[in-house]
Amino acid sequence: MSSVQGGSHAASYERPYRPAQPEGTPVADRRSAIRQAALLLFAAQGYRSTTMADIGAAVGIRGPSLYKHVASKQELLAEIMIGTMEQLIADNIVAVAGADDVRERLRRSVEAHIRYHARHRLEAFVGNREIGSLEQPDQDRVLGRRSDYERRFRELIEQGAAEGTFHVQSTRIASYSILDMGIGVSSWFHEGGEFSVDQLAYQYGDTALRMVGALPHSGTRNGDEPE
Amino acid sequence: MSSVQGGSHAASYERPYRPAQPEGTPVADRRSAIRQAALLLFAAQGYRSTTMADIGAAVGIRGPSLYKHVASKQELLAEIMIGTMEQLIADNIVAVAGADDVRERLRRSVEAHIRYHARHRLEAFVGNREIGSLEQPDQDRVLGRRSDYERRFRELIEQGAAEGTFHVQSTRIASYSILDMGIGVSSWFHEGGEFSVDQLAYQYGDTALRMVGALPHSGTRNGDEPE
DNA sequence: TCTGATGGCTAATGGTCAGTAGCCAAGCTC
DNA sequence: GAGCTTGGCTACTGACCATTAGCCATCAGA
Repeated sequence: MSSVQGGSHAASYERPYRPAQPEGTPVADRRSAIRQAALLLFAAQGYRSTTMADIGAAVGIRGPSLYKHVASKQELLAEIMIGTMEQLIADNIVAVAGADDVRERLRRSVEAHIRYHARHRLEAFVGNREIGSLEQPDQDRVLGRRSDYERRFRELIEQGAAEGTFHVQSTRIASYSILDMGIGVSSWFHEGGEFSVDQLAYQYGDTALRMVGALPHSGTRNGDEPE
Repeated sequence: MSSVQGGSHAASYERPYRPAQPEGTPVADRRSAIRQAALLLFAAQGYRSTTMADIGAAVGIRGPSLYKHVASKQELLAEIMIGTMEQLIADNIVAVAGADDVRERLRRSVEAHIRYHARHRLEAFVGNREIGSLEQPDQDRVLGRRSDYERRFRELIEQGAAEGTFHVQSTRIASYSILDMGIGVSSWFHEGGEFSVDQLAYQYGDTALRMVGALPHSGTRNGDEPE
């Protein structure tokens, strides 16, 4: 066994070479595995503190090999952040579409917001913390979506206030407060804890309605079942 | 003008040397100026992306000169983060001390919370975003204070719930929601905007009471004056 | 069986950065 | 005015890191 696999340029030790197509790794999954690993690491260590070598190690390859699948580290971040905002807005559109009543529309919007932040807590967490790590023009794009998203909530609250259904001093503060609660969820929620995603969504929906003065009073005596 | 100030090791160009004690810079302020510059930069660019040279430039000196005033970059971060938690807890103790009624105690706690996050928004912002950049054992210390702080709110809400004054499904979710709203404030508030700090504090105090079901109904008809 | 594409690898490149070493001027104290 | 202290400075060190260059094994298809 004298033939060294590394070729002429390599040192004379046995290189731990892995074949291009190892056992349990379907080729199409590689890219999404990398994305998932990046997400986990960005969330745990921050974008700047995560190295390409870290991401590579998480999927069983070396840092430079990642470039066979991905253009840059920045691209991984951009994908996560833009995807997050797109999904939030898409979910919101669906949520609102199902109801005419402002109260119900706000409830559903909040539930969708919470659901996303609980189910995709890492995306949401990274999406919030790493805005500054995103280069232009993507940063502006994400900030634009974010402000669109906030406007959707604000306009709902304005509408409710105009109708006399909601009672708030500032629609902007109300929308910020509601959204910020959701953002908070992404920093502490974990599956298998005290509450299910559905319970959480329902409770926050309730809380939001209280905040805008749309629940008659101490309300919320209907246990915990959602919908 | 042939005498080069840089000494024998230096190159032969005119060095822009500043005297040890320049005009308008009282010596005692140097350290706090550095701290302030670090705070600004950490908030704007993040801890990892801020270099010692950046901080130096912000106070008119070179990066390495900072080490005459500060032990390390990490020390600057630790000071900010520990100081923030200490202050929040101290403010909370004072706020609660002034009242017996749970309702009033919660209101004052929330107002203090909001006031801090508005007045010291950079500290609060950095304090939240950079926990992961803080090395041990400081990180655990800060997390410990944070959890003490949360407990203070939660116990207040538990007490109110036991008395029948508050009505919530989960005291933990209620405390998290309230605190998260404040954290949000530190990310968007700016002096000179639509609301003063006092107005903000008052409105959030109101909102928090609504959230725990302690305001009879649509409430809040008393304009905007605090206290 | 050849050949191109794919996806690994190591080595190198170019850059950045925290922190250290050592020099020096100004000012204070004795 | 000698000498110490303070707080600047430049140069350097050691490390780290994203990305590129270029090599090669495997595999699919002709």
